[in-house]
Amino acid sequence: MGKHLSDNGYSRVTLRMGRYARKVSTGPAFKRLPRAVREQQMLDSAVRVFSRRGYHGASMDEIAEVAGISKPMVYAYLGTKEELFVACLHRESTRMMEAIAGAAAPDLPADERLWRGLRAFFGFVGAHRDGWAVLYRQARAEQPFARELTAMRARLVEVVAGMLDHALRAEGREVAGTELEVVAYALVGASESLADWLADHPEADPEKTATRMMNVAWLGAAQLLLGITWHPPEP
Amino acid sequence: MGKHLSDNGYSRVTLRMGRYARKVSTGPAFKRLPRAVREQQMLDSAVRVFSRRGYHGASMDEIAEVAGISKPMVYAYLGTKEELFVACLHRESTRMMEAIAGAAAPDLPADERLWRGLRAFFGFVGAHRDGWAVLYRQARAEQPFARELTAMRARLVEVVAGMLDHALRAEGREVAGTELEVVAYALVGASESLADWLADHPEADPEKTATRMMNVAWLGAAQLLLGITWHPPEP
Amino acid sequence: MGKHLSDNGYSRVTLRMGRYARKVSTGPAFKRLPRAVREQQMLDSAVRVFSRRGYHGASMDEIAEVAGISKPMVYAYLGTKEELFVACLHRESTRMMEAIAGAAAPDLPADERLWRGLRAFFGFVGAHRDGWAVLYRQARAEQPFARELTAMRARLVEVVAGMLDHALRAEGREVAGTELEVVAYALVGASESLADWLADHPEADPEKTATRMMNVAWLGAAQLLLGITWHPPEP
Amino acid sequence: MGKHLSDNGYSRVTLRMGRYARKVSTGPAFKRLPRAVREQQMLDSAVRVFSRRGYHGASMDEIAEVAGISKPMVYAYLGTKEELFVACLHRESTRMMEAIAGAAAPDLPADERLWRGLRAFFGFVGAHRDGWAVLYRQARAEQPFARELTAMRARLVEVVAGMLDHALRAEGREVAGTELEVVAYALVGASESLADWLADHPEADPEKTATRMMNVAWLGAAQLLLGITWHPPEP
DNA sequence: TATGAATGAGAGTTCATTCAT
DNA sequence: GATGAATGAACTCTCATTCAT
Repeated sequence: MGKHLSDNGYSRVTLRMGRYARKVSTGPAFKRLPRAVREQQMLDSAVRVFSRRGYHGASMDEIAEVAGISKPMVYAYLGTKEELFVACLHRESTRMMEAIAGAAAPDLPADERLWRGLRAFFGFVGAHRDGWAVLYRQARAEQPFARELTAMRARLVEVVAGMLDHALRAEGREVAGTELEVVAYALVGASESLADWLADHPEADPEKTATRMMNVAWLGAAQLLLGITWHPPEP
Repeated sequence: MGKHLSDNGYSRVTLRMGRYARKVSTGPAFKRLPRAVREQQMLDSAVRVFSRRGYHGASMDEIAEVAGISKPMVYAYLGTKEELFVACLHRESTRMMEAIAGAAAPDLPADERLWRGLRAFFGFVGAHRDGWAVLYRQARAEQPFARELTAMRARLVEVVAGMLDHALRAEGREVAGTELEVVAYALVGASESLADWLADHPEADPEKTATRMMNVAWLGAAQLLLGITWHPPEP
Repeated sequence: MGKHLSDNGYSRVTLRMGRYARKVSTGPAFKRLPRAVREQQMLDSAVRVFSRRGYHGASMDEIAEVAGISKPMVYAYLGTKEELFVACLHRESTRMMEAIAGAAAPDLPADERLWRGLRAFFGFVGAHRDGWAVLYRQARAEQPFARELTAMRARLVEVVAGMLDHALRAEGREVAGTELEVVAYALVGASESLADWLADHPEADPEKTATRMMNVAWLGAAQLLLGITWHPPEP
Repeated sequence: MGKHLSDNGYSRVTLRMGRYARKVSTGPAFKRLPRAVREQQMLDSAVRVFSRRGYHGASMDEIAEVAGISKPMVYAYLGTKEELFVACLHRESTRMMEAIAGAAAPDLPADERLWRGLRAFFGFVGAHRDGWAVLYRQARAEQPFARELTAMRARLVEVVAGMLDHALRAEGREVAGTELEVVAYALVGASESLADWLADHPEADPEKTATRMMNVAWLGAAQLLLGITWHPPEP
């Protein structure tokens, strides 16, 4: 039962009998930390627990315990379970978007940008498999977080569509916004799927995965650039 | 709380007196139905409720109520909530696979097959938006169903990879199995994403969505057929 | 799950899915049996299931299944679960009392009678370990059956007390009824305990257990016959 | 159904409106008590309820209500129903063993020790009829507790066997361990039976019951001391 | 600031028991 | 006579959330 003792350096031991733990703060340094630090501790724990157990499987009890803090503090600092989850989502997605944006500088040629973006993306997912699991897999399934998630995905789609558009214009071509978006949406979806797969395979290499996705994406996109399209056969 | 009165013709209502409920079977025709029929009713309700509320949000109580029977019958016939969900998954995924397989006859040319397969797929999703939500969105998020889901996705990937392989060989070319699979995986992922999007947009046209996906897929694949690949730049 | 298929020759197979079994009657001979026979089948099954699972652990479902009969029949023939249990109790205790009474003929000398009675008792327990478990262990714990049990024990006590009294009178001595009864009660209690032990040790030899009990009982009783008693020391 | 209102001074009442209940904390003093205190309250209630209704008949709801707290606290502090029962068993049996051990000092002559031990035993049972009912009658019937119970009984048997052995050696005699143990087992069984009887007869006098048991035990044992044994007749 | 103590509400699951065929 | 279908009623257990100290 003592399965989730804090393994992150925060100090708090749990002697079990019944369900409520007999909690004992240990170690010399159990300081009153400034709020900001505590909040990060909590988010760290929350992300870890959410990704280990899923949104529903996670209990506020465990999150607090892993954070080395009492439950009321969690509520005081970060609010409801739902709010807490949103906070996690927020932090992680911001980090991810920053990683991608930082890598894919807007002044590079389109394929270079796409490649760097993908590499950053899969690199991030690979390095934060936990975060990704929270970010996407959970959020996708639970209505309350759909909005947050949709927003984030929209940003990605926009970035990708922008890239394509840029490349097309460079070629002197132009494609309807909707069409572009759908293609972008599909590419983002494909990336998500591969990211899922990456998160599930700890031994997999992010770089290689990025290369694979690049093949699919770029080659697919290239067609578009060449103005080739497919039409359904007449019935 | 009288939120989920049965809206499917099955008759069982919940009368409320103050805070409390009392279930009453109503209507003249409350026949004892044979097991097979009841099971389908239950699965229908379960699919609906699961997709409306999500796996965790769904309660066995509501499922039973919507099905127009008492909870114990659900347990008697279909077992645990988890088992029930798996049963839904099973039925829906079987139906879907059958729809696809029925459409994409193996003796057609590759692009024709792919197109028909996609059309069937999006057609199915569009027609069973409920089922799709159960099938994928929920299952992806909950560990216990991952296996079932993975298996199904694997079947899809296999089909797609087979298609590509077939087309390649017709062109006298050959590609390593792994590579094919990753491409297939990405395409399946892209389709899933568009399906998600379709499920969320009741007004969207399945046929058009299929066309879009076909563009991405076939054109991307076409490159592969031509032997064009992309490689990461030397650092 | 198919753990308790009937292993007593009655023919009924159970295909599981969900909780309700899909029951199928098999074999050529699934006759409509006369009531008396059916009742014995049921009691057999009930005794077995009760002793395997305990009164509460036993379910009417399982009892019916083991009996190879549908639940409503059990209710029709033997009534409520409680009544069914009492019926078991009754049958088993009657059998046991008959075994004992048959062995300990009243015209034998006291020690001979006691010995034969004990031998019969432990023999019976050893041969019907199931029955004993139902009879005593369960019944002792559940209030509703206390009366039945008490009655039966009373009969035993009476028999034993009678024996002692007879022996005493033969020696020209006499002891107050109450005293006799308490001694008898204690001896019965000791026997029950050893019976419990015997029921739990399948390899144990009833005859030897009887001998041991005889030693305790008869030697203890012998003192009584000699008029020796113990008194608490003056404070 | 308002059958189990708290009758021990703890304050928590169940108000009924029609068929339904609403729990309300009453009284002016509804303090937050320290864990240790609450735990004892809970154990008190649990012992009482278990002995009144039996293990299965007892509901966690009632136990909580009688203890004057909410159900979750019971789970928080003492765990599952099963664990709770074991905790009761533990506390009561420890108390009892202490009572006995405290009375029967090892340096007394054997008969004196036996007498004091029995007096303490029946005294305890008489004073804690509730506890005894929990301790033995329930535990005997339910498999999960058999081990705990067996362990405790084994301790008793050991004590008694030790006593006998001691006395025998003082007489310069020696008896095989197994034989001693069986005799001890039987004596313990006899005591348990009388204890059962005592628990069922509120008016009965523990001291007198102890005397009676002493008669049976000591006199029976005395034979052993004299080297007299009984053998089955040759067939 | 920080926490132990406390709880309302509800979910899944099981069972004895009975109709209706 | 026999059974599949059906259900009311509990019961255990968990969890997010909040006082009171």
